Amino acid sequence: MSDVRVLVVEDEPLLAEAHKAYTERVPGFVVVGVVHTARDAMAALRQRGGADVDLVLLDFRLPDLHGLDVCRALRAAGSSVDVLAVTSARDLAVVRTAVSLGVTHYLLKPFTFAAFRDKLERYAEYRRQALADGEVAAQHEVDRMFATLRGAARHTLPKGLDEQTLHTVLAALGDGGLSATEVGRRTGISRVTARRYLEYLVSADRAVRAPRYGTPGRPEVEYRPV
Amino acid sequence: MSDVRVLVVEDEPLLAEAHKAYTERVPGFVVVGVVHTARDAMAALRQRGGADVDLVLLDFRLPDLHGLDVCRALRAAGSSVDVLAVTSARDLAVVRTAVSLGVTHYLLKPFTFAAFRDKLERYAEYRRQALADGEVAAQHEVDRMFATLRGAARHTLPKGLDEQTLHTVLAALGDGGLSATEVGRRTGISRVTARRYLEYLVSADRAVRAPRYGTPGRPEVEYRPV
DNA sequence: ACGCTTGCGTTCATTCTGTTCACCCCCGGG
DNA sequence: CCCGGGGGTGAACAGAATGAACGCAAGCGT
Repeated sequence: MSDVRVLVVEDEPLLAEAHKAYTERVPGFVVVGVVHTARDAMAALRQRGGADVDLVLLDFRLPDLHGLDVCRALRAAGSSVDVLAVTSARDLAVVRTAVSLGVTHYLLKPFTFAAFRDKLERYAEYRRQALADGEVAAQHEVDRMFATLRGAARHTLPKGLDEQTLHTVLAALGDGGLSATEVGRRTGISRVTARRYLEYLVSADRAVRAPRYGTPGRPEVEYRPV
Repeated sequence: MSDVRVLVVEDEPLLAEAHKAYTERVPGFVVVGVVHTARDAMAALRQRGGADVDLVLLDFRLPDLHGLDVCRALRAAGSSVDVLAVTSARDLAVVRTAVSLGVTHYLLKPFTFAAFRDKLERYAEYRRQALADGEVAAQHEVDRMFATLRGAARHTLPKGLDEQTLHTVLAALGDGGLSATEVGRRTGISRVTARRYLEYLVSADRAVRAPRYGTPGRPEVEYRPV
């Protein structure tokens, strides 16, 4: 099975490079282009006849057109290229419309590499199932394809850590700037446990630590997401 | 929440009636029209401005146009009406294209009522989450919406579980906030069995789990309905 | 410098979880 | 009537996740 060819569409140059780098960290994916406007995106897809791009990482906030309009134009032109929405737009109306236009998934900015990889790996798996030229025999095969693409996010935690607790800690952490003690107080979890999860987040590159000086006593350690 | 208004598109008159009857057997759904051609379908959707139809049950093999072309036309016209593909087309290429055009799901003919109801109920649940005018706070909320729409087909009561016991457990659970041990004590059922049923409820999205912190030792798990 | 003050980092007992496997009950066939 | 199988249950067990306790580390103030 050949690599998935990805077109990155993102107006902010730094982010565009970041998305490209992220994509290429996922095995089986290769970036075939980076563009910064809706016009360039549609030109790139038309020029190649759509045959050279399998997946578009599409930012929705573009300088010339909204990403949703790009999708609509693609569908109207008969393209069935797959689209992964990558955007900070949190409106449910936008999500609904994106779903109706067939985006494979919808990734909220800012995102962690883990979340990004999850979406890409799902897509790769869906593609493996869908790309065969054959036919499906039964409903459950179709069901499995749909579920692969859209099913709940999965990630494996090290032993001793619990999924639920991790979510609680992440929620309490919010925008960051909290010590383990503070996270513990907010969640009802003990400091020791809170710290355990915060340190895991650091080790998974999903949070960073920074000392908080200025007060007497040993400095506290602040945690901050991503 | 108002009913989901459904337009049935199916060229075979008997099947069209059957789909209508099936739809109306599912609570929360109402059929607002039955048409037999692509032309009539598009006319019905244009005439109502799309505002009166929430979901289209779309057969793909129509006398005048292919269902995929109907989808494309709808998207090109800016409609974001939701589409449930109902077809005997088993080509993976068709499935792929349908996904890219944003069909909510893909139901192979012939189908059982259970399979049909599953797809409709998923859609209703997705709609309940998506229709609020608010915004999503976090990635996992979006994930949950996508998973609701597309997740693995809902299973009936799995083997090893008993309807009677399930009711007992549900009754004992009450408003929730009980651990498996506590449910066991209340019902006279062993913790292991109580847990088996509670976990089933969680997997069927009829209950949620939350850890109970604060005491030393491994935390208990509280179950809470809905 | 030197202690003071405060929180960090770690260890380990504690408690409940998740799973396995033997049992029991019911049914259907020989 | 006895035997065999499959579904549903619970006793026992291995271990997973938490928090109390404690000693030490790291700035601050004098």
